Amino acid sequence: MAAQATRKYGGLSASQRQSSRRTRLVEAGLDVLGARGLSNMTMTAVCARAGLTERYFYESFRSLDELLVAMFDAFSVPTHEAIDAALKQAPADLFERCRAAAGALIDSLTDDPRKARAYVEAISSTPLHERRAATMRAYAEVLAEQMRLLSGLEADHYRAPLRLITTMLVGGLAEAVSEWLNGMLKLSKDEVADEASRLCVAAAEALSRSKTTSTAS
Amino acid sequence: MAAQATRKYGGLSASQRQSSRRTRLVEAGLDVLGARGLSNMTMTAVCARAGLTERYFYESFRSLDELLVAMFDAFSVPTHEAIDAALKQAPADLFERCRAAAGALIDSLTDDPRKARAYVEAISSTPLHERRAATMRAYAEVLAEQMRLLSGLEADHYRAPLRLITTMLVGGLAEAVSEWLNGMLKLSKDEVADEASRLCVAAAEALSRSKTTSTAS
DNA sequence: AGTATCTGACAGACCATCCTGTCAATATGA
DNA sequence: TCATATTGACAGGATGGTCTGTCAGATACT
Repeated sequence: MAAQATRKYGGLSASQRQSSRRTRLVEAGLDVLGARGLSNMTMTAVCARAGLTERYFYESFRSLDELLVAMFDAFSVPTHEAIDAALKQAPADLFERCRAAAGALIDSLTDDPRKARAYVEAISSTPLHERRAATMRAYAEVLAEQMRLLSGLEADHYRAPLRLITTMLVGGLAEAVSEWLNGMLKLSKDEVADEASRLCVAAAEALSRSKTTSTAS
Repeated sequence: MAAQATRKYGGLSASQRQSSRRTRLVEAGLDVLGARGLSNMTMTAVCARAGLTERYFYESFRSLDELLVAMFDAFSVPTHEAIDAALKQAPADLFERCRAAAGALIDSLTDDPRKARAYVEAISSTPLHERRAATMRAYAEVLAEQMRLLSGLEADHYRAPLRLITTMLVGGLAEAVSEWLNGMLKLSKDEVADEASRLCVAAAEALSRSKTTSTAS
């Protein structure tokens, strides 16, 4: 009956309109999440904020969870790209590279206040929690690679410990940023990046030390 | 009309019965959370599992969130005590003390499979998230104190960086344990505690080093 | 034994949300 | 101008969970 032939509307093609609606929903989701918290982020509220009917919600997403994932990607992908870009420019020094990456991460997270709030709140959602875990794993892998390259930790023997340590460092940074965003840490953006990077260097040194000194266990 | 005079029932006093029901609800909550996940952990399900009517739910809790907090405390308090006890026995060496504390933490978390599942799932709840943040802060403070005592970091000047670092370490351990419980880290319990403790020592060393070498801001 | 209390089972009101369907108003292309 | 897409508004059923009230049966005190 309906929606067979697609024609232009408002100067936009059907797919452009649909993707525009999708974007509006994601943006509205960020607004609502930032303003009213996760538990009040209902479909109705998001649609109202977006100026769209629930009907169009289902055009782009099948559930709130799907929207949440899309929202997460909407700022995690640019963040990931910013980190990649920062790493490409940074010199071949572990501290500098960590600092560049951490700085890019924090900058990317704080340039839009909604992101900060979303980042803190978002952990409270099961689907997001998985998504978050996956990206953390990816970041941990990146860090591990930097450490391997710049601290001579290539030995297979250290893969598992290295993975644990980088998991701790990345997870620790996430926690620290969260606390910092909550105003619990009286440090500047740069100081956070500095200290965190110093810890990464110390970790790499400790790992390479345990490589030479201990043959035990 | 009813429930003015309290008398014994089943050999138990009124307050004993009530607290027993409360305990049953907390236990049932852990069961349901572990078996069916947070989103399926509804009042009805918990009450059914506990063999109690919803009516008795409101006797002990005003909302699911209150139950969640109680559940969290039900295993976070013993964990905290286990860590305290382990610290009391451990020698005055930073590595040993970290290892004792981390070991106690992991042991306490893994002795009951439900706790593990709850620990992983529970992060996805807003009230729990706050509770969790508070206990993490407490652990971070404990770790900071150990570092101050055993690595000579008393200077006020290092309070903020130290706090950041310990936040990272504690948050990192939490993340790592979470990953480990998910089977993503191929390490033994002891290896996790060992590596994490080594990282703590490295962090303390790095901090005390930056104390002597850098006067820059 | 008799009375009062306590308990568990159940029913159902209440509420918020999800989700679908209808419809008039509007924009487009022919 | 006319036919047809497209849109937003709205209505309302379906669902799932929350709370509260009633009641018969079980338990304890006298």
